[in-house]
Amino acid sequence: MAGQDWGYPWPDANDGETRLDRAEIVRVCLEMLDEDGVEQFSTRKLAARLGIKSPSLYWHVKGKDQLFALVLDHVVGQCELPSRQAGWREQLDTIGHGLRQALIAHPAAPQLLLGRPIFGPNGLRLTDHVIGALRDHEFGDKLASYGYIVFINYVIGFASQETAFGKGPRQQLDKVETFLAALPEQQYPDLTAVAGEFLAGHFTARFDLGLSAILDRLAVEKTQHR
Amino acid sequence: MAGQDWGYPWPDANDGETRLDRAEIVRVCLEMLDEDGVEQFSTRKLAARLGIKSPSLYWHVKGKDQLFALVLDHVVGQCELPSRQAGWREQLDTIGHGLRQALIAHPAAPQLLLGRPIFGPNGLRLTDHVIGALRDHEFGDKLASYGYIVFINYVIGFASQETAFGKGPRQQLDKVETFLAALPEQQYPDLTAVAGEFLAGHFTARFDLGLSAILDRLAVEKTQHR
DNA sequence: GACTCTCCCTATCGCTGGTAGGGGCAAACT
DNA sequence: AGTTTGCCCCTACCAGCGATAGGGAGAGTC
Repeated sequence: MAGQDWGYPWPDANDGETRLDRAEIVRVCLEMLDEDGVEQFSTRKLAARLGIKSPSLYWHVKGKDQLFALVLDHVVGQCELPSRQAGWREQLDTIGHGLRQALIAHPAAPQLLLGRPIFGPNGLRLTDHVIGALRDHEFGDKLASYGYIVFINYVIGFASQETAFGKGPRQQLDKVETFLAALPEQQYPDLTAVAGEFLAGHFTARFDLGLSAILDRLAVEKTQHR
Repeated sequence: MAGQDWGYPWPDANDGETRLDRAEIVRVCLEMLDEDGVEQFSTRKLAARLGIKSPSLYWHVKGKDQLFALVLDHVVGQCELPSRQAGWREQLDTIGHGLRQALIAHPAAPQLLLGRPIFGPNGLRLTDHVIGALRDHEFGDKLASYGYIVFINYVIGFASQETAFGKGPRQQLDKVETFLAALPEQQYPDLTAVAGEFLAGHFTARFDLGLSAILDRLAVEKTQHR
């Protein structure tokens, strides 16, 4: 494990054959992450599932770090980007919801994102798109960069905490539920009082509450800074 | 590694002696995480630094998972909670900024938070406080729980991405910088255009932009739902 | 027929988190 | 006083990890 290597740029793997292979590896890897979580994953198990022995993996992929970066970028790539013709707010709304969906569809993904910037090709394209959507509509460079960071951090952060609570493998939610139920009421009166709401699961509505709050604010900032 | 165990409730360790020991372990562990990052950490190195052999660690602590949960809760505990007499908005503002500061002061902390709810005593107290601050001021249970989740996810998400970008051990920021500088301009025109702003580092201002946006929105929601 | 490139292999390394089981020592009990 | 209990550490070990070294079989090319 190379530590801080977020895995890009990775060698291009131009020819069709190799590329297919790598895509397959990423696909299976993601499959395993979805099933058992990142904690249980190992490159050896992945190799076994691919029908090869562990060292062969290293011919296709530089290491576990790069592998995860590839998987992450694949997941980010599932988020479709809207037309640049649309309004900035509509574009950010679409991307925000789309990215969240892509991330929570693969509960391990936010965990991969943890210490890593999203610097794969798909991540960069998404980043460029968001910043571009703002700059196209009279946000200055500074406000566009502020806006992007607030926006993307919110989306990623929300998705990451969301998966921590129930979307994990094998219904971690049950554990959270019983844990909350067992809390001493007099010690945490307010938390226990709303524990029911906590798990009610209207995550999309909650997500949208914060997202639209941020977009509202960006609209205000934009008019103020012109 | 027990997998999904976020480590609470842990045995109380009532007597003063043992308690001191555990606190010391947590302190040194956090120290090591700050220095070398979570990737480089190992329980054996920790044991060595504590002057004991690795298996002895397991007398004090159930495992690495619980250890990290303890460390995380210690970090969360660094965030001072404001008086409940203050206004809800002031309280959330204080906690938001305080929690972010506590997290980014220890760059590995957000990473520990990744797949884990903050369910240590300090985390629970903070959670209860935030929800209580809202419920004290006429937010309904549902809106209070919505508000808490949006709020806490934003703070955690922001801090986590923030550390991913430059607060990491050994100036990861340099790497990000050269990476951005090397990007093909015609492929990512908007990203490269604002790359300078990106790294300018006014994170507190950006953080506050989003936080106040969320708090503004909560104020509006509150009046609408009454 | 020799060369090269692709893709896999066996063997092995140093390290990880964690367990089994025991020893010494001090305080507490009888 | 002698025994027991509980604390805290140890040596020895395990299976599994990510990764590397180095080689070999097959296909395509000159």
